[in-house]
Amino acid sequence: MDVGRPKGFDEEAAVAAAAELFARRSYDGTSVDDLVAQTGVHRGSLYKSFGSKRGLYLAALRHYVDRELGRAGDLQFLLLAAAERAAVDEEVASEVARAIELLDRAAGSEEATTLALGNKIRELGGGRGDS
Amino acid sequence: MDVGRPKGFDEEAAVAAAAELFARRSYDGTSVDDLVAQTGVHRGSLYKSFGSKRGLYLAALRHYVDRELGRAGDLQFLLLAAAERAAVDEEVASEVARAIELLDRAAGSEEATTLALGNKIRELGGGRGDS
DNA sequence: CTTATTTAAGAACGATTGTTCTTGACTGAT
DNA sequence: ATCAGTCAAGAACAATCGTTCTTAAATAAG
Repeated sequence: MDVGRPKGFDEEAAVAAAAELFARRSYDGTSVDDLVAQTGVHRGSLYKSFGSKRGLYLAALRHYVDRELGRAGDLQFLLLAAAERAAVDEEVASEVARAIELLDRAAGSEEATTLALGNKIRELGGGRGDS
Repeated sequence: MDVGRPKGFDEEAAVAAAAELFARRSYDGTSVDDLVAQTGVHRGSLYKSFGSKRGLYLAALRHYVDRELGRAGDLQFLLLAAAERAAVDEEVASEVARAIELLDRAAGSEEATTLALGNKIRELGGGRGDS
């Protein structure tokens, strides 16, 4: 096996780079051109691997929930996914639900998670520096 | 005074209609075509009155904060503005801050507001019905 | 070497984006 | 009736959107 030209990029690294972009700039705010630039992966290769922009977004969201949700207090991606996409994309909504369950479990109480989410929103109104 | 052809639409009604749309579909998710369709106001008239899509968005956000924030538990617009736009638009961030101050004052405690915001995010992962 | 198969590069696609321009309709004042 | 000023209707704008197509490069097997 292993026929054909070998892949010239690390799929997981590309997903991680995409996640960073989606978390900072939202789904609609991130263009495929942006994703190509940030990941360094060719457009066609991204489409071969992930099928669509939405496919890459879902991969990035899952990567984030699985790997980076515990770390630090960075809830930005989760917040954005919930507010921007959950209402119009069932799969996103279910990832959001899964993330919240994970946070509840990690925090011990549901109220701790709820407060953390609310505080994150509160922060977003605070000390600003444009992008 | 009052020279020229009279305006054929109610500016505040247009802002309210725009707010409804922005709250449901986000900023980037709402096109100017959508706004024209929903408000019934001509493109050129919207640009004359509000200058840009962003101008109409800010007017809609302010309308929402001033007039509809108290009502019911509808925090959708606020959440979306915070998560999607506050990080990239200073004026949006300051409106978000103002809204949160209003909520704090109305609720009596900061914690009540924070919990409400967190709970709204939590809801978004829950019972879904696509758009 | 050929053949089969997979990936990469880049141009190109139609569609939609936000915005503006052109033309004409309507009004109050001279 | 003419003028000046505001608004409306719709076409049109360049730019960007997400996606796909064409062609070449790279590998494994026969």
